[in-house]
Amino acid sequence: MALSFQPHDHDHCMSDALATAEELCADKKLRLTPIRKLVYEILLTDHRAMGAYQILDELKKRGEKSQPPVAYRALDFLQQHGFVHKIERLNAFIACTHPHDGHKPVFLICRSCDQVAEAHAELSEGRLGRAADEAGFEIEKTVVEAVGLCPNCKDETD
Amino acid sequence: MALSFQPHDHDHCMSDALATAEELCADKKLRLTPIRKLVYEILLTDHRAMGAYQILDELKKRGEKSQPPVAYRALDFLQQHGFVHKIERLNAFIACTHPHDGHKPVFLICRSCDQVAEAHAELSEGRLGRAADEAGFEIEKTVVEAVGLCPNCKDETD
DNA sequence: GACAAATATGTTATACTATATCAAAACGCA
DNA sequence: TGCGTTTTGATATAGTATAACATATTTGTC
Repeated sequence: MALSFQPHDHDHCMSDALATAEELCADKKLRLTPIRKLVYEILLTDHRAMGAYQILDELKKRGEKSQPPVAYRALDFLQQHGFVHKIERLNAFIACTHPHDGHKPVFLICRSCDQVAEAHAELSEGRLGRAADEAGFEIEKTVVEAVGLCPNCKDETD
Repeated sequence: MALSFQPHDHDHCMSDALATAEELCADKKLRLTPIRKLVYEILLTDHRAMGAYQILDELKKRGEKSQPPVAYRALDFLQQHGFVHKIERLNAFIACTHPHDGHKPVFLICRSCDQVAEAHAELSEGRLGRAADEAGFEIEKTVVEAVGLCPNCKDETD
């Protein structure tokens, strides 16, 4: 249930995430190709939700002359294996802070500064799970996004 | 916590919803103009999530020669006052089955038949609320969408 | 009823998000 | 080396949403 509206050692957090990704991919025989890795790095660097076309711009800045499908394909791969999540509310993507199997992320989206924090909560085990059970619905994936004010922006409006 | 993967008396449900909307708007001095009402009717009729351009097509079928902003503006109004919800995951809109103030809807989206059921669960009071509290985050709105298989589709795949 | 202010609609253009399709290249393995 | 699979390149196009500005309608006030 940790998250990141707070400052932190970002270099460390980024190199950590990359190393973990490399390991995980090696283990599972997944191909973390240069483009996929680059997209992941871009998302890790900014550490905030980015639209696909923003990512595309970054790719171009770094010398790739990429078209939309390139970004979307990399994002698909990264999402599919849990390295990146999509924030539906923003049509944007964000690097996962804890890439590991079967986790159910929850996002806190600040409507003022657009920062997104990733929290973890097994919502499908609580009220949501109960509601689904009652309906005979089988949950495979959950999209949980809370919109509001982050601690920093909340203080400013006081 | 009721919902609607089950068949139900649809005529009744639709006229009920319309009547309630008229009342609520009268109470609050809101203007449920012909176009807004028509869009709401369209959503109530199909009783499923529709894209803005699908709605636009329906408007045209009914004699309006509407451009996108017309639909989006009506949808904005309806959302703002709780008559319609947006399903972020589908970029689609659905009529609220229980229009009243301050409710926190939760959606169960069938990935097979695209039916959407609306459930109610005060998620922000449970684990999600705790996660937000820990982060000092102030929740204003929640987007909760579970993707999976509805009872009907689940049976078919057995 | 006549007016001004506020609200809603009409219309055109355009921005933003995402995918289909097919060709070419790179990789993984027998 | 050769073959099937996966990934990338490239073009075109589909789908979603809003900006901006003109016109009309409603509301409240005198």
